[in-house]
Amino acid sequence: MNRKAASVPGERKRGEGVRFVYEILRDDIINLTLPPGSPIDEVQLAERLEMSRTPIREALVRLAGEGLVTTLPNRSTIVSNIDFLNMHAFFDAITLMYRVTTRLAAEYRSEADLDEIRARQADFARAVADQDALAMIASNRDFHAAIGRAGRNPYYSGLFNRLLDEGRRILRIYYSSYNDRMPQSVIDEHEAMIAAIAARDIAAADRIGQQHANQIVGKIQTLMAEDRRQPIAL
Amino acid sequence: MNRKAASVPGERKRGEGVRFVYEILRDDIINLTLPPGSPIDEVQLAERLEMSRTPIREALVRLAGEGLVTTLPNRSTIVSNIDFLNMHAFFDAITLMYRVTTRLAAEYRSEADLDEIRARQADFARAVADQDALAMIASNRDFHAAIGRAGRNPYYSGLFNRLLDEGRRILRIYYSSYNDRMPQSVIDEHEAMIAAIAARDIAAADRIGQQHANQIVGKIQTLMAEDRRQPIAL
DNA sequence: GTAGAAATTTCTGTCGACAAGTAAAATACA
DNA sequence: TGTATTTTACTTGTCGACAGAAATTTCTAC
Repeated sequence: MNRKAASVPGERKRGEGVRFVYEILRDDIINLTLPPGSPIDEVQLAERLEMSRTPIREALVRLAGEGLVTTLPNRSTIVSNIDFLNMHAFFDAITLMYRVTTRLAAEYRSEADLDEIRARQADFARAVADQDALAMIASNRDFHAAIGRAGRNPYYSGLFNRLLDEGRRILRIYYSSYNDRMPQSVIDEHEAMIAAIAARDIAAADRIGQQHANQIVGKIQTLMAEDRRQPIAL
Repeated sequence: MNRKAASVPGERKRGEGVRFVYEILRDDIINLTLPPGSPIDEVQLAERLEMSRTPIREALVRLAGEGLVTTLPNRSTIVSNIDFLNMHAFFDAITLMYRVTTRLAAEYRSEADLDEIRARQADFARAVADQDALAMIASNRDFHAAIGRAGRNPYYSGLFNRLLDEGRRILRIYYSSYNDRMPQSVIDEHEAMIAAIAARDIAAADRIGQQHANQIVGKIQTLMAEDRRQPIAL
């Protein structure tokens, strides 16, 4: 019935079990390998990963804390649905976080941060050159996460990463429609963002962050309007 | 050695174990009943609460996700220290969240939200009248959390609640110095905040939120400058 | 008496098992 | 044949136990 992602049991050290399961599930959820609503069977997972249910349950608790899975008491845990009804809350929050993290990066970035940000942008440009939509989505996330780190505010970067992951799930649903002129303009905006951060120009960073958010949000809204296959989340 | 909070084993239903432990530990941490750096022994807790270690470990995973405890691999879990070095990140984030949540509450609040907010403000006023500093801190948190809920953005309210809890821990350290003219001005600002939210005046809500944050942050900074007993977190 | 090494203790991370609760299947009944 | 009820099967929530890793203590050598 349900095919599962690559499971490499291999050798694991003591104390890494939870992280191991957590990262596998997290990737599968964000990549939509486990689509929203999928039930997660603890026993089945335990057999496949060749470990006991205890570390798996602890990984699920962590995922539930981040909102990626929903625990139904005494029933199965499922991959959280994307809440299309409250999408405006998501747009509002991610727009603000784009602005704030870009501002703070301009203020507090180190040279090492800049190198890291530029490396992620290079990855993104490569994905665009290869016309690899999946890699675009992933490296775009990493680019902004690097900016979030450079801002040196764990409260913001924690929320921002959560929002970026959620955005990655949403974009994945529509990624097939991702082959128009969008990527080039995104690359240009990323470059402008890097320039503002490098120049420590806070006002410009804020403005470009806002502009970038508007572009992304507008794109998602367009895609949602064009394709209303699964806007119903129950 | 270490006195513990009220433990009422009593009767618990299946499926409530994790929440039970989570809430006890969370309250003890926020109230500083468990001060920063306290080790949390799973076996000891299991004996005191008359349950197995499994639900306790899952509660600890959840608390770790919220940053309230820190897990040292293969060693004890400890109550997270307050990071006095990066306090500016906290001030920055909570100031922004004060503004944003107050704005959104003015925009989206229902009548029921207003009633709830007013009830929490009444609790706060009562605590001030009683000169009960501990109750002030707790009810102040609840007041703002109610405003956060009224804004109807789970991303913001989640971060805001986390920041309010952290602020409660910080205030608790200095609560003995809390008996000057501060409370009355806070009450007045709360009333102005309620008025702006009731009138759906977004600009005023934003302005008062900023003002309130400045007041609170300034107060904490003053207290920190006056009392440098424990600014060292290791 | 002190420094280093070995042994002990203690606590975590993981495991397999059992019981409670829920959903599905089977049966009875109209 | 359709519906209500009992039975079955399955999944989770919890438990006690064991093994591995650190810290502590004890022992030994200088």
